[in-house]
Amino acid sequence: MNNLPATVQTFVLHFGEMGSRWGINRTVGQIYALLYLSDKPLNADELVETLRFSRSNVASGLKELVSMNLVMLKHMPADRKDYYHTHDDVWDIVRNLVEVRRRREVDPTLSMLEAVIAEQPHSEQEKQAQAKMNEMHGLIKMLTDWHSDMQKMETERLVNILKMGAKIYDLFQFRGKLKLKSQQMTEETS
Amino acid sequence: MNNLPATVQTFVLHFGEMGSRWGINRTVGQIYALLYLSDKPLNADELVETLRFSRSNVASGLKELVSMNLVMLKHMPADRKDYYHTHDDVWDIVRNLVEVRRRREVDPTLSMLEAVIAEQPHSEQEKQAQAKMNEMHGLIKMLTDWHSDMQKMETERLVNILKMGAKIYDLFQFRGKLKLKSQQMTEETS
DNA sequence: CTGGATTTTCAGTATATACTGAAAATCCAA
DNA sequence: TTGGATTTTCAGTATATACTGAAAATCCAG
Repeated sequence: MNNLPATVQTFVLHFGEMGSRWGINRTVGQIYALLYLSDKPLNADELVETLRFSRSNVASGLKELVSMNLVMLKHMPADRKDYYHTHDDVWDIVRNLVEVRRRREVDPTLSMLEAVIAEQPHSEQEKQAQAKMNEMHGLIKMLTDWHSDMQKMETERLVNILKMGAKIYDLFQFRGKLKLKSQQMTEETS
Repeated sequence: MNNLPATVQTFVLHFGEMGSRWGINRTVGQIYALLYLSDKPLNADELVETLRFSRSNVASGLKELVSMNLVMLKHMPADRKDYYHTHDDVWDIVRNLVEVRRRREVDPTLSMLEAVIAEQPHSEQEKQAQAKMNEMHGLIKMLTDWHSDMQKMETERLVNILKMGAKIYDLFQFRGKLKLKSQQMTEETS
């Protein structure tokens, strides 16, 4: 760790801390950060060397990162070691991050909500609770549908949309026309 | 807990589990879930009663939720107890959620990146690491700027935009014109 | 096959976090 | 003020999770 440039060290430590707020632990965060900054793939021993974790800790961290598709395995010619590297494009990284978390957290929640909403209520209280669950379901569904749409888009278009932000509406003065369109869509989806 | 309708119970337990993936712990998740579903504000004792946590655990959970602005305090006439309730509108909930997490996680990361990018590199390796940090910074900045824009919007417009998704572009055929606009914006912001 | 290089597994231990109960502090009606 | 109702604090304990080292499994060049 001391052998690293100061800036790199700061970055790696920061991601360690941040990781812990995300169900991803310190070790995993640091490994990822280091791989992200590295210009070449690193092997487990190099990670052990620089981060000073136990070999097995690094191994399981890498395993988790690979399972999240945040880190990929690569073999180097004339070397039996496994080398690891991240996606080069930052956009691919966020796409994956969002995708993984969606699968692990959002989708199960949606199923749970659907199951629970379908249930026959046994009391007034339950009925009104179900209404709230339904409301939440609608919102999450809307967000995930939107996300699916965005996920499909190539980076350049996505960036353009994001850059425009709220101006998307202001740019065009067809407020009424837009309203109409979006209402049609509401009817389709609900 | 057993006194709760089955659907409510499922929901509460699910949010307990999910909470733990979010830096929010099981207790806090369950408290929040219960308050969300309840049609009336609840006091700490009622929460202790239904969830079977210790009084102090509930207290600190509530404190955390209040600090996250996810739960609000309310007083009932002729009752000295503190009553707690969530926002009624689900959109307010997500707005707050995103806002809080942004303040706690994203903004500090941005500052860290800015500090570290500004540093004079001491090696080729460090220089190229800084380039990657810069790339990440650009992306996060873009997303947070977009978020600021969306945050300002009233719910109805936001919903319309989300509902339209990728169709925003397809609706209008002025691809060239749009491209132009967004390039101007790039120049402004970078 | 064999043996060295490498990764993976796993039981045990350490560390961090959640949770508790009891005691202290606060708050307000009388 | 005082005292009961209520909330908050905090030291100690339990629980969950991270981490380790050593041993087992895998892998492949010779």
